[in-house]
Amino acid sequence: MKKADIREIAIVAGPTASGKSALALALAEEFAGTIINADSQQVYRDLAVLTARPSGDEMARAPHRLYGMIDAAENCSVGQWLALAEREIDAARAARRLPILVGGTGLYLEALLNGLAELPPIPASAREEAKALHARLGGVAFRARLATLDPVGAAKLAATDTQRLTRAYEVVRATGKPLSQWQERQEPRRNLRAAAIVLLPEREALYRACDARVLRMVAEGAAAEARALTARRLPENLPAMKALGVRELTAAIDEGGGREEAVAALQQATRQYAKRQYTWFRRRLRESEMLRRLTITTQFSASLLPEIFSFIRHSLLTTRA
RNA sequence: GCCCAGGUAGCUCAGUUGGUAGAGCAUGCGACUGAAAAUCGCAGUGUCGGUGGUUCAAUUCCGCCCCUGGGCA
Repeated sequence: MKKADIREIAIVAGPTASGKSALALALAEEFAGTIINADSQQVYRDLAVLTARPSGDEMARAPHRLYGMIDAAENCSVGQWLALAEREIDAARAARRLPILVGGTGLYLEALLNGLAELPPIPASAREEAKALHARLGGVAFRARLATLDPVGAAKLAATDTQRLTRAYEVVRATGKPLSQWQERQEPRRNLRAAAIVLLPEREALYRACDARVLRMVAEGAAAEARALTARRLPENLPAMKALGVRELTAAIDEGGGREEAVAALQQATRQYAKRQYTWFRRRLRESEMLRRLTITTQFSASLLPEIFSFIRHSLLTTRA
């Protein structure tokens, strides 16, 4: 593969409230970049306040892609996101702009870097069947049933892990081949080179930032947004319905007077989510020949920019000109 | 003041026919391949309100005291 075929990107990763968006904006302005969202919830149109989507002013400072382009009634997925992200990366390169992937969804960034197993589309009916069967049998019996079709997959999963169990089931049922076999055939990526800035602020500071963010969201109308989404009466299992705050803030209205409790509940859920992201980013996105990584152990602030800019310049050829 | 019900993990509570205790949630750590802001796994913690007594042994039984909630005055 020729050098010219290697696609260079920057990545900004880290838990919620670590300052990813502000950093991405600074990078975009410095390196003529296009910011591409890598967050599973920010893709939904109905969730702006609740996902802390960049404001109109911020979006005007640099091109932003893959924000709020999907209706909450739709179901996005890693695969769909990956296809869109690839297209946006290529479009940015064609426009001679640096693609800057920003987001807190570890799985999405992992899929971008390492690729996703290629498997045929699974019809929605297969998932419905899996869910119905699971509901009828219960976890233990469902897992036993899965073992008759996909022994390897069943052995790896806990009987309580409903989501992965039903996923494994829908894949064998729909394709006749277990998920593990599809995943074996996965080709590693070779045409990507990334410089990743990973924000991992000290825990207490991060949690304080999470709490403050929730308060700010509520002040900016998060409850009204949650209520509007709930009022659409969409199926509960849609991804957008599971965004932090939708349930908590809607319930506050139903129960009346529960505002403070709702805020506390949302703050707690946000901290727990941040912890999961923290674990992911601390362990994943490992240094390699295709990935240069810079870990920052504080919240993002402008004083870090010289170090970060220099890291990007040294890691990516296209920014050296 | 009297009566009743309680005081056990950070919180809500279970339990021990007397042999120093346990769930859920929270917290910490971890996993993660098309729902991932999802879905899971593992782990720790207690002067069992205080004090005296009975007993080989008391968080458990008895007395007194303190505290909380409810009722009666």
